[in-house]
Amino acid sequence: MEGAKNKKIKKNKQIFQAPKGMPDILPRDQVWWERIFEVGKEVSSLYDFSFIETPILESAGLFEASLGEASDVIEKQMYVFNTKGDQRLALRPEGTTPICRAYLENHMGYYAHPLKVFYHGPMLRYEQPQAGRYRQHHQWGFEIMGDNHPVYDAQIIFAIHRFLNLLKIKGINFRINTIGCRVCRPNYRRKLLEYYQPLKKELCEDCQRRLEVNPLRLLDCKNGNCLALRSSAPVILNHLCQNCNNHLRGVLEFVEDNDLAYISDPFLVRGLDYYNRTVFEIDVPELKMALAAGGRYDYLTEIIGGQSVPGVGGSIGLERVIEVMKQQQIVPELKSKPRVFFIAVGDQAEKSGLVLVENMRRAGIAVSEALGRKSLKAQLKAADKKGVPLVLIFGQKEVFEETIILRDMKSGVQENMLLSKLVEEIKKRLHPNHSTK
RNA sequence: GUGACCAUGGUGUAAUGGCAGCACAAGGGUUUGUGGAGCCCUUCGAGGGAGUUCAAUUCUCCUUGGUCACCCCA
Repeated sequence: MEGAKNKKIKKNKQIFQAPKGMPDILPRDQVWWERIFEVGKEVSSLYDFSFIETPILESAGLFEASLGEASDVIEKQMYVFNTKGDQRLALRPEGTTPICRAYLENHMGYYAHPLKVFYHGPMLRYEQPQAGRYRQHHQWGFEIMGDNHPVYDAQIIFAIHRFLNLLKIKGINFRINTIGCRVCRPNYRRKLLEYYQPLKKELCEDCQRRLEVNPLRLLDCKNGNCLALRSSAPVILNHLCQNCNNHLRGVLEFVEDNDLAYISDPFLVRGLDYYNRTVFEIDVPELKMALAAGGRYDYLTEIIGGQSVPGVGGSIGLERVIEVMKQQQIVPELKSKPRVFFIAVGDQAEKSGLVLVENMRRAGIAVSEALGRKSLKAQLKAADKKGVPLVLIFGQKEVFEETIILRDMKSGVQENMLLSKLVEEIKKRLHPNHSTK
């Protein structure tokens, strides 16, 4: 009767889905993630950055102070919730503020001058997902705190370039600007207002609003009319104080001396309130958005209630990096992939097989297998699919003789070897492939 | 927060108000201890909920997720 239908309805359990904008990172993307972590560690080591990791949760007030109450991130993009103990916490929307908090809290200024740290991990923003933008995304970042010399701005920039360069990303477009400091920015802001105020009616709706809230953002608008008006707008470079001017020149000289191509973009401004002086962005033709960005933040520690500690940093959007690599058809080699596949046939072999496998693993040899399958055929097939070049075959006869067959999958050549020499022999075979790197 | 489009096995797709078909992938077999090709077989599906209907994968609504643009951002 109604049995069939009811059963079907009961059977259809609700399946869980990942939250919006938070995709799973799957094994098929391992090559890219693995390569990114390799490169990240290499660059961090080359540039002498130390690892730091802060919690994914912070007091909501921390970000509200640092990013500015009126910023978009605070106004509508931050995940905020109350704990059972009635604390107001936020999932971190970015990585720099927590590091400044950690710097102050742990008195890190006493350990090293300047402090150079790197971090990586998820950042969370409640946004509408679209191409290259997620609610949870991962960043790799560098920060240098405790010194305001332009040589550190330059090193952040270099580290990020090296990072992208080692990943073989092409067509990098590096734009840099300064947004002045407490002394000169207010002046420029006034000049900007003086210029735009009479033109208000010609601006797009958003810019009319920006004019009230944050005139610097007018420069960011992509509306055709606003762009046209921008072309004769005052340029910040003409309104910098002496110190900011010197700083910018210093950074640019370092950049030029190291033959780094850049575009001086006087209209580059950034969305986060805490920046001063140097700001920069890196993009690539394949992506309509920034691949990496950063800047100087000399007032940030003060803003969150601590002593004044200058700093500069930048971060790289890892999902975007992978997107670009895929578009540029950059497929790194998977280094962690086993190069030996172990096959056992028959009860005896199956029993002692895992001991042999574990022995090899203990000796540092990565071993792949499909020991749950019975037939030699099925296991060889699995080895083939994995693309493993060396296969070990251990059957009844070999158990008895205390030998094992080594098969080269490419040539099909097989040879017998003594079990006692297994680890040593395999290491010898694998060694040539490793010494080339 | 605004707007547009989309949702069928693991993946890519087809047709349909009443049997959901194909390809690839996956697993097994093709005789006994040898992978890749061919052939054969098998497993697996309508995101969730409500409504219209004798009957819904198909029509309607809600929801969830995806994609894209705006806003903004890595």
